[in-house]
Amino acid sequence: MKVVFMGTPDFAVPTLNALIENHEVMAVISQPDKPKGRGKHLQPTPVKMAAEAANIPVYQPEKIKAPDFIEKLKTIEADVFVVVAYGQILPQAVLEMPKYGCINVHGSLLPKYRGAAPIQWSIIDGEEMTGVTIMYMEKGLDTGDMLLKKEIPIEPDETYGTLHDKMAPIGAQALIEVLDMLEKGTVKPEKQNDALSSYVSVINKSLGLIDWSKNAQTIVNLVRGLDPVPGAYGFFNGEMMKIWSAEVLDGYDGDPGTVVFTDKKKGFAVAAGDKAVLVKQVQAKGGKRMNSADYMRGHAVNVGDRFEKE
RNA sequence: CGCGGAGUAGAGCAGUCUGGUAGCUCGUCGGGCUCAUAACCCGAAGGUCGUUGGUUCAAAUCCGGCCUCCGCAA
Repeated sequence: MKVVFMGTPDFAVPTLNALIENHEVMAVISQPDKPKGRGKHLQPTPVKMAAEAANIPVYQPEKIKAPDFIEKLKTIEADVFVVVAYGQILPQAVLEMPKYGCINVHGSLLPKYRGAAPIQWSIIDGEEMTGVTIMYMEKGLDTGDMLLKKEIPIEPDETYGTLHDKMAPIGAQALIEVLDMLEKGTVKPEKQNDALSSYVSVINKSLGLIDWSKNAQTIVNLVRGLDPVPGAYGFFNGEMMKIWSAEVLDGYDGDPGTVVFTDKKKGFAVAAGDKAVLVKQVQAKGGKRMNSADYMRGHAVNVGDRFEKE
């Protein structure tokens, strides 16, 4: 099929590559390059880099709903638009354009976790099962009819990073299957049950501030869901400390936020609302991510030290 | 040129302001103690102090360039 692909971050790249292998990708649309990192240098999006590597024309409209860009899209005469984490809302004129419609790859088992950050939230919420859903796009946010679902279990030590990397290729494969079904006319669109739906918000950094009065498992889930970006954190001895890896430690409790256990090999543990959180990997101001045991060789961490909220 | 922090033994850090060739904790290796040990005691190895110029009798330490890493902000 003749495909126009719309996507921006790493998550979309495996799908793009699968399309390049199996179909005819006419054009790729990605968000404009933006100044990123310390320098303020323009950084191409991962999708753009993948497209250029395959010599596919890339368009990066500031607003995809701009009339002249919509005209441009029409001239490509694609059979289907595939959208994976593009970052802009498609106007009705675009949704109606291709004959097979607009197909989206979403990182959850819809109708749960509609919205921008389903992978992170499914971990933060402590879910044990998630998946990808391939669906038709319509006006509403992630409300279109579902075409195919693939379930993926969430392991107890799963992080956003590991789940993301696991999910992206599965989504790519599922999408190829769906395009195949579309061509053969064997798709069976399934309506979403709005009564069971839930929406999740965008992840922002302040979400990572740990509330130690929460249950230990809740805190561990937050740490997992925000690894490797943007990270859960607290303030330890007046400085921000990110916590990259943690697990529930039974048998200890105390005033939430207080260090209740130290071990030169295992690291240290902090009391939560119930039980304690064994902190396994940290990152102090100006430093790199490291095992908490390594951190403790150069910095004193004593029982009774406290994490604060600011 | 967005703001700021950092690069010192395998790891994490101190020492830099007040120049005189380096120290702590842990790890490693050897020995000892012990029923035993991840515990304890004794000893040892291991660093051209990111790189490159400069100042100086002398630079980890002062000054300039470069490389790399990190936090914030986007």
